[in-house]
Amino acid sequence: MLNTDVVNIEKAAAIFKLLGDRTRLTMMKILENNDCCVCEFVEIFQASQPSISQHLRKLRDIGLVEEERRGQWIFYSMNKENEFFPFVQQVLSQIPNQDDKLKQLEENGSRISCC
Amino acid sequence: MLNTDVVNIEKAAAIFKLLGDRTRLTMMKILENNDCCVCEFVEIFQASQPSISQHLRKLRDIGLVEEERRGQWIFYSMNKENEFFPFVQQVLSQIPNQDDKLKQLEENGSRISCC
DNA sequence: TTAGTATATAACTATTTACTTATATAATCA
DNA sequence: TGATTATATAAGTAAATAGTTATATACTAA
Repeated sequence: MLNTDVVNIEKAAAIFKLLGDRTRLTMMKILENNDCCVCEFVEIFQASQPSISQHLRKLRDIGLVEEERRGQWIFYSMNKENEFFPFVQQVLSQIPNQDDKLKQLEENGSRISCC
Repeated sequence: MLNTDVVNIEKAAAIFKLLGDRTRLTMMKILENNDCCVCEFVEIFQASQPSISQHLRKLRDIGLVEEERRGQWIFYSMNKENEFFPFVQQVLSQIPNQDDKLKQLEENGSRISCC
């Protein structure tokens, strides 16, 4: 239980605040294993595009994710260079995998709607 | 990194929401190693008594802490019987110890104000 | 039993948050 | 080029949150 990846408590609280939203927490779990574009999240969460973009913006502002444009789409991925990445990774490892949500998109063909 | 203490994502989000407040996160770190009464937290955080009580209430409602009356005082402690205790413990282990805040009280004599 | 201390809770207020609608930007494709 | 698609962002709104003040409850000690 000894841990060397000790992290500033103020920053930790800010990260937990972001992870304290079910949509964002699920996003982070999906991004653990997949790059995703905005429109996929829109499908997965059945939410509006601005709502999804705003969640992603918060995750990006604090450094947890990064974006990369690929043609028409912008893909989001975990920011593995972030100094808090090991902390976040350890936290997320305790939460069940959410890749089934992405699989469902693939199965009903929604994923190819963009990617 | 394999983890068997996998926890419902909805509940995990609710717990992170509570830990996403600096006061409550620090409280939880202190309670990791110490039982504490309300008046001590009032001193530590230089906050009002109702504000502290309301934070503790939220932590209790979700099952993270429990209370025990000892005479005039009510002591709070980690609820080790809670099904999410291993999860919370693992999460907290990544955050620096906050016992110095309690030590400061002892040093300037404030802790004995009640306990 | 009365006064004092510790705590909880209710009611109110200010701030923050998540979402909506509307619009702007940027890339693609006909 | 103009239309379409993907995304970001701004502005507004409703709900949630954290704090305040006021008051109630419970224990202790004189």
